[in-house]
Amino acid sequence: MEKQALEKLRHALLAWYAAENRRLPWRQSSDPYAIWVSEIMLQQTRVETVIPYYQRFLGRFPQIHTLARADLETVLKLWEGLGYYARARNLHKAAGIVCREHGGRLPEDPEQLRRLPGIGDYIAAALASIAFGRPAAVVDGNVKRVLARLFMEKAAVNDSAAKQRFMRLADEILDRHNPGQFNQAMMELGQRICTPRNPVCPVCPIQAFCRAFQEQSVADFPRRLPSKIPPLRKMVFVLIAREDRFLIIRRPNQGLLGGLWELPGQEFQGRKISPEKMAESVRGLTGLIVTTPKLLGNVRHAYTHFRVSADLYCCRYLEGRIVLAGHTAYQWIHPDESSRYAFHKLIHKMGGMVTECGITKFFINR
DNA sequence: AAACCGGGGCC
DNA sequence: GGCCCAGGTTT
Repeated sequence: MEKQALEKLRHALLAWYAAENRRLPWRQSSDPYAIWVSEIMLQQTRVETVIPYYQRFLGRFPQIHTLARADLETVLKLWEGLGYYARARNLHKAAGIVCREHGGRLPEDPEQLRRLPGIGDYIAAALASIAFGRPAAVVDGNVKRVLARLFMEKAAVNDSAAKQRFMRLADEILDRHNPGQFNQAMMELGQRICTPRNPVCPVCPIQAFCRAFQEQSVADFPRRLPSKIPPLRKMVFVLIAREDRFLIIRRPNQGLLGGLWELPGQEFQGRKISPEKMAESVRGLTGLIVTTPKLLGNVRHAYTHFRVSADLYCCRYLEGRIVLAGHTAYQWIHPDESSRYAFHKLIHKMGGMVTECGITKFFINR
């Protein structure tokens, strides 16, 4: 695109943004820490989903020092239900690093930001531009879609080999005098006007510069590589009741759902597990001898790269001492205490089931 | 480069 | 049921 056209495009986009931008909570703050928290939460997560989490989080941890001093358990509880829990673990860890090694202030340089855990190309550029006014172009899902249509870019947006192409395009059109506003304008355009389906081209401020619009081929962009269908995994979980309490265990801090609490459970192959096999499983998972488990029901849940169908059993404790295999902690809790612990979605879905083992409505949703 | 990592809303 | 979302880390 020619220089003059680029200048007009930038001006039109910034004017639209100045007039139409959403007054989002994190835009009311110029505190780099607050902007950082919002950017981490907004990874792969919609604005509407983030808002209540953001407000609770900033209310509880108003400054980077309060976050750095907090227990990981408290941080995870505030993240419960938001997903991608490594974001919370990395944010907590990075807050500690910033407080210990940078005097509590985030570095302003994108390459230094990039070294902190949980900060990649996108968040480094977002913080450098929005919080510090540095000329770094952000490339997220919205920006890639806008660029693909604007330039009729044939590279697929979900092809990691094409990332550099989109970064170069984003850098080329960036308004280097107002990078923070320009980056946010690109993202908000993608979110509200240049949407994946049914884009609202008639009200687009940069319609005149959009090649796909001129060629009447907006629907053909962005291009995507085909994705695979995630496999289905079968799992069993068990509610072990002991008087008016039941057993929960904590996952290790690394990997899937790291640091979250759940009921004992495991994947299984084949069609179904017999109650006798299930009792053996319980012993392997917990070290406990229990009554013959009864099937309570089934829940399903989809993760990014697989789906789960989970049967929930219930039984009562008979004897034995807890011996965990892989998990890092356990608690016998009363249903009233369930809101103190961060559980993952599959466990929340089971919480509504009524048990026949002495505990009814074992799980109290928030 | 590909796999892994959540959850929700939309069509 | 597939697609998409203010992506980053690990292998």
